[in-house]
Amino acid sequence: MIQQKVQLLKEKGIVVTIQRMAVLDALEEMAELHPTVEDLYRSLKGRYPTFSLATVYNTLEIFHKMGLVQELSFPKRERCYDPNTEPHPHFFCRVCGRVWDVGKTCPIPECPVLKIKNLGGKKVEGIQIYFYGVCQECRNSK
Amino acid sequence: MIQQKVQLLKEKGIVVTIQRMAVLDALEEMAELHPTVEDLYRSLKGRYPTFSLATVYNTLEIFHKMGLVQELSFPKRERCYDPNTEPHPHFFCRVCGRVWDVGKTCPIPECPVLKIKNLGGKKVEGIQIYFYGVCQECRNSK
DNA sequence: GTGGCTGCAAATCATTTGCATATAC
DNA sequence: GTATATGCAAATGATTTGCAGCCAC
Repeated sequence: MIQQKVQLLKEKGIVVTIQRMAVLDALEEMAELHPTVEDLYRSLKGRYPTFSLATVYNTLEIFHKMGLVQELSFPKRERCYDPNTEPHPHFFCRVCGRVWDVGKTCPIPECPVLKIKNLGGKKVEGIQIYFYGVCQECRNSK
Repeated sequence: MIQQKVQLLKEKGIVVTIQRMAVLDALEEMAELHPTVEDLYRSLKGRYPTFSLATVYNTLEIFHKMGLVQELSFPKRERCYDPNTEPHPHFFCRVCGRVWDVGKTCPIPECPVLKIKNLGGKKVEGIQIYFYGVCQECRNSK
């Protein structure tokens, strides 16, 4: 499985380093959480005490550019990452700040827009669908 | 038309001040641009030299909470605002940073997801569909 | 060997906060 | 008159940058 990751990075033309492998691992472990840079840094710093925050930023930037992760952005919240690069909607709870994948547990109608590659001359490289609101848990506990 | 705006704020239960009227005006004028806080502040500061940046932030926050504007968020870019509160997709050019409304000039398939109010217990209060890519102008000029 | 990464610290940028004064109602 | 908004400046928080030393290829 380490070999798989080495392979993956090489395919994408990304120089293989220990740090980049470690970020891949951390992303995989925390995928459900949709980790922020800080989440990843905290975890990586625990295992590798000299791990640098700048390296986390650099690594995620190159992973994103090379299509290994999706980058999610919400108002009033740090951005976060999803190693599942298949386009799919996300839900953001404005109370607890958590982010969920939408579509698996709560099915939604087909989204033909997710297939769009071109908008009247504008080249589409990525698409995000965001739902904002309050999750069940936060609705109950108020 | 000033009366209309006074009316609008009162209906929403927002205290009417000169600054808030001015922000409404500026938003309307710059709607196409999808102005950032800085865009609005620059324009307002020109007309009212003591206008405060914090007031722009405060005003937009309350306008957003009361449903007078949509708030748009993109990675590596200041957030920006759209006074058109009808849910509709946006396109963001990663080269020039401009934001467009999608749907008018470049028609897209119906998006049934824009009608969703509930996702398995999660209350949906807002929805955004974002397209990321490169606009025609930026594709040509490289 | 060399170009590309990493770690560290400092710098930058957007956004928020605290508080005294001013304004809406 | 009182609650609420404003302006200013300082604080915060996230992200970026510069650069010397290190590592992958």
